[in-house]
Amino acid sequence: MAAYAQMGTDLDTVFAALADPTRRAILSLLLEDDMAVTDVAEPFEISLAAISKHLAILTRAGLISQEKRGRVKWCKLEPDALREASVWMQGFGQFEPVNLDAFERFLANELDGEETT
Amino acid sequence: MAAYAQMGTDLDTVFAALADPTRRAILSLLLEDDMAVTDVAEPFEISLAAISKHLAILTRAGLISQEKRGRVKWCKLEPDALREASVWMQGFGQFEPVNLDAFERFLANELDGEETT
DNA sequence: ATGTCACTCAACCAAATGGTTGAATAAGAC
DNA sequence: GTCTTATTCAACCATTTGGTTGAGTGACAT
Repeated sequence: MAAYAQMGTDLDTVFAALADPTRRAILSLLLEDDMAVTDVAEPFEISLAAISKHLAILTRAGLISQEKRGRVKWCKLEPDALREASVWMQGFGQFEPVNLDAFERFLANELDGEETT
Repeated sequence: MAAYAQMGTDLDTVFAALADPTRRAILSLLLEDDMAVTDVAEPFEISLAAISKHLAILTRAGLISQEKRGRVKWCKLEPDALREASVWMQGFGQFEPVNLDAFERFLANELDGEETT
């Protein structure tokens, strides 16, 4: 009987953005360095337009920012946007503080950026 | 030119599950106690069938488990499933270790479970 | 000025999502 | 056995999502 009026918070957009493997891979790329849209797109098999859409979604979620310098648009990781979501998640568990090692293993696994030849 | 063959990892399902406000609210409910499906559904305005679907999604994501005892199916939070995702996220930032206070404020905000009268 | 490079827009498509209702199943209660 | 409670299933619907292609725009190169 309670209201539970659920407005769409930032968490909606952030988690939705993170739910796509391509977008997570993009974030991983940007973890290394800022990149132009074309360069972000290069490792993927999908069209540039599709990547452009993914980047728009990441931007709307605040996970990256895009700045146009000349004719190239630079994409930059904005890790602050994750803080809110991270805080939310940590409330559900007694997770070990950081465990960067596990994260490294994870990236190696998910990125899977080896040449297949 | 690299492959970037992206298999759907657990992260896909976990983040997708977390992207819905109803499902996050369900998790918050279960944070307090294990509950039967009907009781989970009670605070929401949507149909029981809809809640049942949400619970199935949360189960597939491993975020909760469901055990049928008699004719009622008990739902139990499984916070371990969040660990993987939490680790992934923390790799993207220098987030403060836990900050439970911020989380409390968050819950208060998102749950919004007050009677509106 | 003409071309080319970097990127987005628009229209379209198939599949997935979140919801509905009504019937089906399964277990207790009487 | 019959009724009711707990939950899911099935069919359906509207909207969103992730992708495509082809045309459009804006900035640099020659």
